[in-house]
Amino acid sequence: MEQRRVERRSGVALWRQIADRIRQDISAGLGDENGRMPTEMALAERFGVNRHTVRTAIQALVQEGVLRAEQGRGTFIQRQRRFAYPIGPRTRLSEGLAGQAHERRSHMLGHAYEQATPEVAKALEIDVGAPVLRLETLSEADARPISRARSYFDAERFRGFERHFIETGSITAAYRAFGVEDYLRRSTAISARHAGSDDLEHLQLSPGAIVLVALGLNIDGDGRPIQYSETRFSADRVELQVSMPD
Amino acid sequence: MEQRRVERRSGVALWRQIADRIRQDISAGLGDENGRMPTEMALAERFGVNRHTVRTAIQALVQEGVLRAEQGRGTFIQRQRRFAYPIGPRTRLSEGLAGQAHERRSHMLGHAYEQATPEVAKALEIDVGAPVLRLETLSEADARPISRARSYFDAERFRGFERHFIETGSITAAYRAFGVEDYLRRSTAISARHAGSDDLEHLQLSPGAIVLVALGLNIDGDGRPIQYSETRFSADRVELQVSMPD
DNA sequence: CAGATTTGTATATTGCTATAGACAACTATA
DNA sequence: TATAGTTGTCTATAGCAATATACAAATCTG
Repeated sequence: MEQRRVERRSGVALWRQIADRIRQDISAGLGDENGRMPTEMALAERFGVNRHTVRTAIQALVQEGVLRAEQGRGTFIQRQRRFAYPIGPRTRLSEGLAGQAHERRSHMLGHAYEQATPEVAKALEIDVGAPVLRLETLSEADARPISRARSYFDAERFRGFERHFIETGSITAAYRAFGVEDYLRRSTAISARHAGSDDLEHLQLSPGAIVLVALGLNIDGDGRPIQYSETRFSADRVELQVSMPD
Repeated sequence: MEQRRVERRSGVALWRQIADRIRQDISAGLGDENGRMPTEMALAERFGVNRHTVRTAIQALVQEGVLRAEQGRGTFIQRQRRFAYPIGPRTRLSEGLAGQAHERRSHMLGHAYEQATPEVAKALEIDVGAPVLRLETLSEADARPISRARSYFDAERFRGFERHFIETGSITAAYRAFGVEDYLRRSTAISARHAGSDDLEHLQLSPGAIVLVALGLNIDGDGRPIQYSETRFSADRVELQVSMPD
């Protein structure tokens, strides 16, 4: 196993690097069967730092709900593996996590009718300044926030979309109210960056965490663009699974 | 434009957060036509920090080759947009960046014959402990390192693969020497994490930078797995473009 | 219960991070 | 050439990050 050490004088505090590494290792499925972590002394030696530095990292993860420390006993893993989020022609949030999570839901944080920016207009193939509906949503699985999305719809065609979404809690169902029986994912651009303050709040991340950003375009049965969205996933809780059709 | 502010007491130094934000904005194509950045005072005000803190961030980006500071004149953008790296059934590195870069090449950092770990064995559908070839490669475009890959091949079938790769500099060409005329990308799992020390060195990143990690499996015309690889991309220089076949 | 192991708390010290103010060096321009 | 605007250097100070040492508190095991 490659033993990546922590980087000093990098602008990223050692305790944060260690916290990120531990969180990552847990997501990858490491840790013994009881969910017990190595002792603070063992971790300190492994990372080549003082015990208190490890403690600071552990405290951050306890705060986050990833670990649980018990005096005299040890430190234990509170949460487990990453969800695999499939991306393909039929990307659907609701079906995506089936079998991996017991309970999943989406809810709307807000919506607004706005004028299309050049970026949005180009994606939706409408005029710059044309009215669009912006939908801000948050998705959860097993009571853990998974993704935070901002979607744009052509307001001419989908005016009132947000009400159907609120009622049903499903994009697919809301589309049906507008006569869209089927839709496909045409393209997805994936990048990554540090979580912003909005992500920190809604995805319950701690500063310095990484988010995967997926810019996607959905099209209807006739190939017309219907939804342009930016979805941010917690990189510690989700991996994107790109599978090709046969 | 949302004005995400910097986070204090986060374990990530302000100068690093600012450097990351600026790098990110540049990658997204911001900046005026001359490539001139706002003044240090303007940036300090925008981020709500002292001018010296901005200077530290700029110095890091100058070191990285992203910015260029000229006394008395201003600070200028040295490098431009992100490469879009396509991921699809026919993912090929060599073709991927066509049209975006003038010059691109791959070279081998090293290779080794090893025993398959459970993870590798499962992917390649061989027995645990069976001999595999591990290939460490680095890809560049326009003299900038783009990706760092670790690939595994079934050594029974592809013994000597590394020599063909060295000769031709192309995976596709090396396959041909083993009678593999065509191959497909079956699946890709994408995640993100902070760059490790190996990434820092080969991808010429500064500590705290983010890498996109793509775990991919290639299959031959008969559907047999032939290559299992982990590729790490600099998140500042590359975005992964997932496009669906029609 | 006694001892070993492990997490929790306290204090002190050193170095890095961020701020503040002043001024030098360089460039462009009126 | 004088002035304004911009980056570069210097010094000083306060707070956070990391280390070091010691000991308390809780748990487990013989």
